[in-house]
Amino acid sequence: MSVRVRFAPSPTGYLHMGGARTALFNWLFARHHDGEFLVRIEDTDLERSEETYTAAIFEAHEWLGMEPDEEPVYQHERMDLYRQKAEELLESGDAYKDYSTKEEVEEARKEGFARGDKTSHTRLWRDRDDEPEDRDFVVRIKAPLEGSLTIQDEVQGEVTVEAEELDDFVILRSDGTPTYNFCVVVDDFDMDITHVIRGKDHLNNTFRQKYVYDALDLEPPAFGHLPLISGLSKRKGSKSVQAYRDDGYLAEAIINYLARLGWSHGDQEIFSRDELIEYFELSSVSRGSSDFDHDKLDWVNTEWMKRLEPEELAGRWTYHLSEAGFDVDVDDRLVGIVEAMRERADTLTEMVDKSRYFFVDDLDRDAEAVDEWLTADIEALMERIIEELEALDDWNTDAIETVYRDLCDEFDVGLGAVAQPTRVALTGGTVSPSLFVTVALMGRETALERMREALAIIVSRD
RNA sequence: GGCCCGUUAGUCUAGUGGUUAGGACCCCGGCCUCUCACGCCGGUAACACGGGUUCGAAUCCCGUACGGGCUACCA
Repeated sequence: MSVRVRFAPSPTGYLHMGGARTALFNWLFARHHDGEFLVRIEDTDLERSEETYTAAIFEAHEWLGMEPDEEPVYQHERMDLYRQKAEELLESGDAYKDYSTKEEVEEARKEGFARGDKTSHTRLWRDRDDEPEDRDFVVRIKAPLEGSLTIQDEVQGEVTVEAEELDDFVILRSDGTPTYNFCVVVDDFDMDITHVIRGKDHLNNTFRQKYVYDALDLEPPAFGHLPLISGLSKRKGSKSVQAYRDDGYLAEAIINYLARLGWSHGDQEIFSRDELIEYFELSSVSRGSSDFDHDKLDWVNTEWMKRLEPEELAGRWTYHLSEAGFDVDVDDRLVGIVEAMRERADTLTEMVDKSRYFFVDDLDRDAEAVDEWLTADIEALMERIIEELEALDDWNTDAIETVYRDLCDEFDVGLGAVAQPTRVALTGGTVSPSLFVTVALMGRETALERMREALAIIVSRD
């Protein structure tokens, strides 16, 4: 049978980095094995589930390039199936109705713990068969009282738990809706899932689910529990995938970084999508949890900015430029700016910030920079530069460089003497790509206009 | 509290009984140089601790500590 995996988020929030990584590992596993990757929306908790989150989860998948191979499955549409399965369990005696009130359960639990019992003593109605009509009931699984369970986890290895540690958990709430540990089993089987790859926070649940498989007389799939990403706070990674996109991270970088968090392939750091698919193995997933490191993500992002075709990168950049109020099309100039700026920024948004002087109509110059570089002693030189630049037939980097080099010779000064004044003139500051590239990309009209402005400032300071 | 899982530098990791413990991010030097970057060269920094097993343990076993997860009519 071919490999079928699923990612099963509950739509109670946006897709964050932890969820995205779980989805990614499932997706990679499926692609690696030529199998199918499915998505199941776990929305049995009607109170907390929202459609906007469902939409956001799909949008995140699309952006990351991990779209499901089949139509998503929604648990809220399958309530009848769960009730039917629960009914089967009731009939076979593997589950029973519990008419206790929450208070009674709580009380029994407290007493049990006080006695030092291992399970939480929710077995009040396990051996009763009366059915009081004036009370609601939940349906509980009739878990084995003794013995032990062992699972062979594809990532964690062999894990064993004693039966006395597990209680009779609820599979159907008093309002008739099914609980997680129950529908997961029903759905995974119904969807022909062969490998359940999920966060390690579900490792213990696996044993409860094993009981359901046994009770339903179903063959369980293989399991692989991924180490959790620790230290995910609002500023460290629990931000939504879309927030990262808007902050200027490339999908390639997110995928690459996430893949390397808890998984490795020798010493390789940068992976293309195809390489990830080719190399991904559950056996090389680490078992310990890991910390999200924004510095490393930034580095990976820059690496990918340098690897994409400049035209492609420029295309993606226009979104962020537009967000900043600069509506531009992809043309030779924009591609040139991208080529000059991409190795100087960690993200696309940072690249916008550092490139503003290429797009603004009115340039603000840094007062200190003006003070230091637009000084009287370079007045004559600036005049000559403007003259020569005006006379240029072809406005290109080489020609501009020649103008500067020749003039430096003529005035017997180093390039440093004119580079910074020119930068202040054109960019308002002292930092930019190569001088000649910057002048060229600025465009003849804007460059000359700003040079004249700078000259005026110099003259006014005499 | 009980149970489960984990633990190589600040961080991500390689390592599967014998290595000067490797790579990457970060940080610090230097080179390149018109600024900033990129790039290149170099540097600081790790096997949690204690017992075993073994001729020999980062690697195997036990314990301790620390970290995480589960212990819901959440998923």
